[in-house]
Amino acid sequence: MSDNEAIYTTAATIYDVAREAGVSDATVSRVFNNKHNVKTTTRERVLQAAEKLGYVANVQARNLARGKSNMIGLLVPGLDNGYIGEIIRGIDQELAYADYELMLYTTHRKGTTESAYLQYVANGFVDGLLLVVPLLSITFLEALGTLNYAYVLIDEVDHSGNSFSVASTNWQGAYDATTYLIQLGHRQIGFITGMLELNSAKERLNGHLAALRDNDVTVRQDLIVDGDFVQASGFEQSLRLLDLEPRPTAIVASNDMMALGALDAIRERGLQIPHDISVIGFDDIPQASTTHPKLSTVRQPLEQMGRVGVQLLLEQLEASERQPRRVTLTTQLVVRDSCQPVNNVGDT
Amino acid sequence: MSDNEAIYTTAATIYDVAREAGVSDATVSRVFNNKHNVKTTTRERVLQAAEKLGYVANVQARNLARGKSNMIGLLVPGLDNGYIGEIIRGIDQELAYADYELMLYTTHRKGTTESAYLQYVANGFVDGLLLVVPLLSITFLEALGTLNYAYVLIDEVDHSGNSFSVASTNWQGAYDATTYLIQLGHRQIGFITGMLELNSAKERLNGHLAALRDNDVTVRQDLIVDGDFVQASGFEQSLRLLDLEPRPTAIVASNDMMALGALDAIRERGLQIPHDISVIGFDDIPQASTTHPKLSTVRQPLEQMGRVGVQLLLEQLEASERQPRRVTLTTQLVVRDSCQPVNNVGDT
DNA sequence: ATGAAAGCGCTAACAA
DNA sequence: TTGTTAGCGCTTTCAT
Repeated sequence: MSDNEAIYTTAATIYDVAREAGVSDATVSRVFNNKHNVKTTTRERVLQAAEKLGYVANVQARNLARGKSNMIGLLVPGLDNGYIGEIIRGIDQELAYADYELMLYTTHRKGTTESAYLQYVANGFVDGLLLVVPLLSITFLEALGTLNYAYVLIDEVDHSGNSFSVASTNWQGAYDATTYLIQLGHRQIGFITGMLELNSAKERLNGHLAALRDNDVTVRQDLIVDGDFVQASGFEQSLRLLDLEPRPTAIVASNDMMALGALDAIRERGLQIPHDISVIGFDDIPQASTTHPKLSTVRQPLEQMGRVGVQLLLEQLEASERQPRRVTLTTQLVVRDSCQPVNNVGDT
Repeated sequence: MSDNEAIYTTAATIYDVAREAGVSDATVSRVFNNKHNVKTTTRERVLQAAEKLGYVANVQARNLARGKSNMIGLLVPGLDNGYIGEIIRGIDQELAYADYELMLYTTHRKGTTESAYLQYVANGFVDGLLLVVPLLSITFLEALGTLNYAYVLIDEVDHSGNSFSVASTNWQGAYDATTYLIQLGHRQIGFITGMLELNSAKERLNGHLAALRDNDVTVRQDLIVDGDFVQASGFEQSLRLLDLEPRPTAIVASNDMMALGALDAIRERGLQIPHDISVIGFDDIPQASTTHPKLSTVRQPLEQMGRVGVQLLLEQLEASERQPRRVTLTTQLVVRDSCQPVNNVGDT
């Protein structure tokens, strides 16, 4: 074989380009980093040489030399609900602007403790971490504290003031949802909580309670049941609610996934939505508008939360000064078809 | 401040550990690479030193030295449906075993042509690429061909025999679905195709047609409408089907997302499922079992497809020899509540 | 079993 | 404007 016909496609390096263009490697580097101190003609030659050799920068090497990776990590348990999909859409958009890449870390990987895993992630390739909190186990958050690392919490408020975080008006959202039901005449309203270790979940519960009190609706403790933000718990806890006496005429779930579970549970009992019982969720995940009946819910701007999350993270990365910031976006009541005026008016 | 109190938490390097343990950097490297030629006591000391300093290997440097990244890329447009979530679960599991990381590339990033994007991805950090085909634009696949790069196609068969791919028995699955409907007495069966540029979509259509023919059901061309695997097209095309004369008594959608759209469309027309019209999907995404009525469908082993995809990719990466392999997994008819015997028997 | 030394491909002072 | 020279933190021969 002729020797100008390389068999190995060992990727061309910056040196190859330099030789081809008759310049030094540093110059090639400058060209590809868009430094302005390169003569136009030189730049041209370099670019041509690179083109000819099919040169593409080796990211590993660049990252090592620069001491940063231009990648950020997203820690999630799984991708199995629309909630995270929406958030990722926002994250990704914002990342694209800033020329960052996204590494996906799932928390259910075998055989590592949360903190070890976090350590690993942190010291690894990514410059910072985005945590979608409601899906994470609490231990993760605890481990985070011990880390000196750029991260931002998505969909959770950190009252300690130590973390960057983005969330929405949880209290107000829940308040609105419950008020809406009360206005429809409901008085026996079941409430399925999220994981109450999370502030966002607590705030939703508090918003609900406040709405009840502000409207002089008696708070029944048995109508407040513990969920954990996943569909199965929505299903189970709804079943419990439906067995209560008197039975609630409406259910508010602390997120849509649980609301979906509630819909199932209600049908399981042979009841009709919203005729027999109204249901309202929280989040407005894509599925909410494809259920039947379509789910009324409190919309969180998920995509925007993802975007803001990225902004907050880059803020930390780019500024040396990093005073934790917390941003709160507003929720919005989305009325669809899963709620209607209460049927049997009567009991207080 | 005392000088043994570092202010900067400049991550400990292999040298720091070496010094602390009183060995050379090479030895530390050996320990962390599980080479057997290290005395046990030395290993112990190194491990302790590392522990003490909180040492975690710098992946960038390791990758550069090793000439590989131990990351694989997953190319998807978005994460907004359960389909991809299932596949990712499988991918991630398998990756965890092999100690690889996952980079998420979304195709809807601004301002890059498909091929440019692929080039970038390919030459970038990842060792190989996983493509979830049904969600990708055709141009991506065409661009792939020009690349000398390890990749595997998920949920698509490559009849050219040039690509590693994993798919399921599309033809048989569609055949089963249609046969099932025919057995329920349906004769006017609408079919919503996927993107027919894809073999998987074509095979599903062919399976459907074969089932019709094998059962002596007349093929009506107007009952075959063009979808593209997304929910919206399922909705629109179903509307078209519902306006036909005579109206189909059943619809088979080439995937569940479109089946979801079909459910909506049918209700939009004031019809009942399955009473007035039966619907069957393909995939068995998580949502399929949470719709109401629950969607009957043809199950693809999505998670397993993800796992096998990774296996095929690592196979390429680890073996120098890489004879394209194609693996086909079996589908399974999942009967739930969206189909029932036809109402008005009679025609044909 | 361990250390020394070279190098992975790039960036970034510092000179020139 | 360009080249020279050190690294970035790790792996990997090759010696010892």
